[in-house]
Amino acid sequence: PDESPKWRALETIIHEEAAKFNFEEIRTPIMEQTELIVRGIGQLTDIVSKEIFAFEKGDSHYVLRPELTAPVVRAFVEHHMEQRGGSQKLYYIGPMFRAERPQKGRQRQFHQFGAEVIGSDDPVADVEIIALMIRVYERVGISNFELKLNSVGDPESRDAYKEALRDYLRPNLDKLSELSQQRFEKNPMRILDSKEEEDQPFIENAPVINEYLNEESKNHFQQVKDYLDDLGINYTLDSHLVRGLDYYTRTAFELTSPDLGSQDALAGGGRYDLLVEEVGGQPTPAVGFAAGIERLLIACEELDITLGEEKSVDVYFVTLGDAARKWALTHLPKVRETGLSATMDYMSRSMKAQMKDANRENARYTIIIGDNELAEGKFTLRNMKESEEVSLSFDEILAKLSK
RNA sequence: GAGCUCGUAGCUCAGUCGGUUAGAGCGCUAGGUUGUGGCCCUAGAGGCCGUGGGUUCAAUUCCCAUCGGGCUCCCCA
Repeated sequence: PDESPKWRALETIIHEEAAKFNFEEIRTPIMEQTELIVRGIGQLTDIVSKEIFAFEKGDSHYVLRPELTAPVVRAFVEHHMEQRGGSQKLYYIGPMFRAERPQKGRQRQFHQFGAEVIGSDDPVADVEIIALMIRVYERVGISNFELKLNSVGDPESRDAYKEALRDYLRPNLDKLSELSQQRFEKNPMRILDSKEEEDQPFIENAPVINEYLNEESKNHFQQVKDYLDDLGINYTLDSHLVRGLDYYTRTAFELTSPDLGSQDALAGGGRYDLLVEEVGGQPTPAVGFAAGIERLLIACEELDITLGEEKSVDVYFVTLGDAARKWALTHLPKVRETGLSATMDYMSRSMKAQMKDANRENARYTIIIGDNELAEGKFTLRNMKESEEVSLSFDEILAKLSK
């Protein structure tokens, strides 16, 4: 209960901003069939074998969803959502599951919000996705982030680049870290974000993918950058920002925060023009982002940003004796009907204890009810902040409260 | 999958070089005030010392395993 107000406040911001961008919320099952996840990322056996919660029932294999892009795409294909017309603008908030060793902001069950545009290859879609993502952080009050931007091109550009990268690294292959040597054949682009000391000099002078983009990808990237400039969104070009999976194309971006330590990514995303077809649909371009909610909240704490409001109740009925308790119980609804919140003691405690409880619950008013008040039909209304009391009939109290 | 580190009251944390009733502050409950919160005073409740096993006359303390947290690597869809 102490944590949920800030979660709700954040969720409200996400819903409101998504609505302003005219995105629709999509809710998908917590479970997915293993095949869906493996199809997209099966190439990376590490992920499938050690980082997914999997279980089976009879012959069926299921996983707890580790992310939501593939499930959203699955829903798009399964429900023929292209038939709804136009491009689909979808967003989500919810729990995800990864069977990893936890670190700060990286629990086994964690929460993400994100958005996907399916059915458009227009750079406008890329930029709107980035704008929506950033807008949420701005609303929250987080501004000390860095937007890193790159293009990973299309498969054709990427193959050409990988070849060039291998050619460049090959003469010094034995000087690279063991890890990077393993990546050389399989996934040479991952060498670019290696953290190993001995790799750094080679990474620094490595060819950049930009020069290997074909005309189409280059134009697309240029338009994304131009539009971001037009919107006044700052970004840092990072030619080492790469994606591990083949269905990613063109735009890749990441939002990082200096307040998070080694797990410094707040959010990330990019274009995945090849995934819809991979999952079994017609070739359909798409772009999206996903953001970690826990990490956003950690950043808030670092920045002393308070989300959500302190708990409070409008009216606390303080009762003395059984008759007063019965009266309070039957008059609570009349206060609530006016739209105010109202409560009373459930423990038959002393007046002092009830006043203390009212104080703790942050009550705006207390109404004090005892035998004298019931006999006279006048009750004590106490303003808890001003410490002022007036004696009024219940109707007069209702009139005063609803002002 | 690898290395390091931590786990004692609701919270933050002392402590035990293995030994008899395990402590503090905050919070909570009650009283001081026979019908008035916040401040103050007094008293009280609250602990399988994360869990399981081992060593020992004796384990919260030492050892092993396990679960959970934190840091780093792998990974980061």
